[in-house]
Amino acid sequence: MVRTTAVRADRKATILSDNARDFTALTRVRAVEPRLPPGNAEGTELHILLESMRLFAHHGYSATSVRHIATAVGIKAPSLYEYFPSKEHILARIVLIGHRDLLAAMENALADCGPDPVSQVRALVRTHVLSHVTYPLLAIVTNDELHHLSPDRAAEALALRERTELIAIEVGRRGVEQGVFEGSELAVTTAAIASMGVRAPYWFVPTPDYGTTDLADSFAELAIRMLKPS
Amino acid sequence: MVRTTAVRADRKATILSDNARDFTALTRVRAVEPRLPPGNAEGTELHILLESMRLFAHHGYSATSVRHIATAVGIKAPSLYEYFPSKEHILARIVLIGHRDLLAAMENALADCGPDPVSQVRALVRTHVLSHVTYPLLAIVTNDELHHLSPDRAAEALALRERTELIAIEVGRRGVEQGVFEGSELAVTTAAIASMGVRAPYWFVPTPDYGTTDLADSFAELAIRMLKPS
DNA sequence: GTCTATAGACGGATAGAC
DNA sequence: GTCTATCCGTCTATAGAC
Repeated sequence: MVRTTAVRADRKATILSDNARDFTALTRVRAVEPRLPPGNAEGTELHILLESMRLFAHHGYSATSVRHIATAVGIKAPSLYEYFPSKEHILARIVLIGHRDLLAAMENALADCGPDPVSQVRALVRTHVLSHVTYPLLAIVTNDELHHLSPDRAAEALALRERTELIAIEVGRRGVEQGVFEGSELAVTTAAIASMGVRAPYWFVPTPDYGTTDLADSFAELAIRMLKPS
Repeated sequence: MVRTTAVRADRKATILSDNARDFTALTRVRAVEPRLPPGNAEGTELHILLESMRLFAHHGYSATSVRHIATAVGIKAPSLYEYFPSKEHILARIVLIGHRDLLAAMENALADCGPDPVSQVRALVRTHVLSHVTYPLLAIVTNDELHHLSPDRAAEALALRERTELIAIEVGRRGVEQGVFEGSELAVTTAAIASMGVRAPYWFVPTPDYGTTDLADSFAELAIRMLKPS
């Protein structure tokens, strides 16, 4: 392929849209107010986490520079280093919050629930979906940007993820034991149910007529249909 | 109900095939041989597309440099520009291939199918899942890296995506009309079914006992259960 | 705690030899 | 069609003034 002057113009357009990308760039998710579960930070530190989460969710970790974050917060880049020792530490913190929040929510849901596997699946799926669509930017960063962490820094989050998975697996296993759920496809069905919640932050927009709890109820119902023998 | 984990998959293989990149990096997906649907390119051009797709899938578009791509191909960076005018053009090409392949497969599936909405959903879901797990790296780049394209270059792919979605919506609508599917939650259920296939490339590993067609069959069965009134 | 200035590596892309 | 050499901008992070 031959190089032409059009290539140069092309690059210029790219640079321009990078500098002003909030106006022209595509994003992975609709614009929503960035929120984090309460109790995780406050003041400028919280502000940095919120804007980082928003930028990471929309453009990805690698495409987001510390200058972008600083500008969004309203400070200069070196000031960020008063709060976090590196850009990777910011991501690590967000990813950890996301995994902790989901695990705690799942554990609480199961604790507030009877021993019936059907009720337990309903509670877990509802909680899983609600967690993802209540904090959509957090869910997206937690799932999609984790791999930018060094293995050391990812390890803690991955351990939490494993515990969350175990909760789901154990409930499914007990349902099969009791003859309520189909056993032959349990692993695949569990993965399918998880996928529904994981993808929800990318497309779901709550409306007055159909909010986050409605989606959670619908998905819980779907999960039961998927698990029961037909 | 779980965020599926493909992060730790086969790290040694990833290291070896990743050409001196930071050899501790996590990846989003297990290491698999990069493949594209036939007929899209050949020779060095194909080689560039394959290695770019692999690197974009594992590390993301922004974290992959033209030097990484060139090294993986076995040439120097400036030589890439004989084949593609920019890094973004490489991504655009991959994303377009991904969207074209899925749309063509869905159209063919529907064409080879009777008018019964249940058979049609089975065929469409089977095809959707098969397309995603047959070309997992292509599916991941197509879905997750699209937003790095300028709106102009993304437009063609997004138009194809819309046509693919319309096929699914139309089949669902006809099923509701005929009283076979539940109408009240059709949009949400359709999104949930699509999510199952979209996430599959991240976690599914075919084995001799349970291959890609087995997953496609299982997911098709799940989709029918989800759509039918209970 | 915030700034300006800057180090030093790396980014995409181009020129021009062969 | 592949290379070496290079441009120039951006990157993360640090030094040091206030």
